Amino acid sequence: MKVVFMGTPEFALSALKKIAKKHDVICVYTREPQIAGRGNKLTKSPVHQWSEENGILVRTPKTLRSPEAQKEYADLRADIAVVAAYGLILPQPIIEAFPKGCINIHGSLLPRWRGAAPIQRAIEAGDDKSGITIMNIVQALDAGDMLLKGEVKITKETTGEILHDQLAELGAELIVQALNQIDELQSKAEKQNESLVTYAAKIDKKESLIDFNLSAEELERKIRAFNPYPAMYFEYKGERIKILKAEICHQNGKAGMILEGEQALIIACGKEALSVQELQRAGKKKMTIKEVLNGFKFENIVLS
RNA sequence: CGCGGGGUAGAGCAGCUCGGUAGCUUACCAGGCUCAUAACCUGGGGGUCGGUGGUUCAAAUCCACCCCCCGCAA
Repeated sequence: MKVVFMGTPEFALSALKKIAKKHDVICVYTREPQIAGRGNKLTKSPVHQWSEENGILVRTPKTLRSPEAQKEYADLRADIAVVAAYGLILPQPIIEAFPKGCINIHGSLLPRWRGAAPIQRAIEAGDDKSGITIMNIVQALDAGDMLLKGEVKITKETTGEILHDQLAELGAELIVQALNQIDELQSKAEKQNESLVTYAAKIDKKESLIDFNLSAEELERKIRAFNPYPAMYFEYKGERIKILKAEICHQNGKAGMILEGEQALIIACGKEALSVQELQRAGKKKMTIKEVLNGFKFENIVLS
């Protein structure tokens, strides 16, 4: 099949790689290069870079609302479009441009977690499973009929990064399967149950400052969900310290109080306490707590 | 030229202002002790102090340039 692929980050790239093995990807749409990284360098998206390296036509329109962009798109005469974390809203003419439509890879078991950050929100909420839904694109956000699903368990070890990678892999497999059976799947597409819809709000950097008034249980989930990005952190004597991994510890104390800072790092929360297992100090690489404490001790102060 | 922190033993750090025999924790090796613990005691090995050049009687430390790692912002 002739496929147009629309995607931007790593998550989309794993799908693109697999599709390109089985189908004819005639054009890739991705976000235009952004100013990013130290030194504010103009950086091409992962999908952009890989596509160029593999000789696939790349387009990076700022918007798809213009008639010119829409005509250029339609002129590709593809069979179908696959969208995965693209980053631009698709107007109706784009959605309807190709005969077999426009399908999307979404990182949750819809209708739960429509929206921008389904992977992290599932962990944060304490869900015991997540997954991939392949669905038709419609104008309303992530509301299209569902074609194919796959599940992944969320365990106590599941971090945002792990789940992201698992779902990227699963998404890649399912999208290839969906393309192979597209007509059959379309004939039995399933509507989403609107009463079960939840929304996964975009992650705001402000959320990553730890509020020790929350329970240790809630904070541990946030720490896992937001590892490695944006990573939950606290300020210790003006220094930003990210917690990458922590365990719940059955101790209590004034919220934010460092109960132990030499043999271990244990911080009291609203309910119980967190024993930090892995952290990253500003300017340093991430380290296990044992490594940190070999050369750095925390005083028993109260973190605000 | 976006802002900033850092590179010293395998790992984590101190020492740098104020140049003068490189130190701490841990890991490792050997011996002892122990039912057991991130155990304890004794002894030991391990470093061209990121690189190059400069200043100096003397540079981890001061100066210049370069390489590498990371945090923030976006």
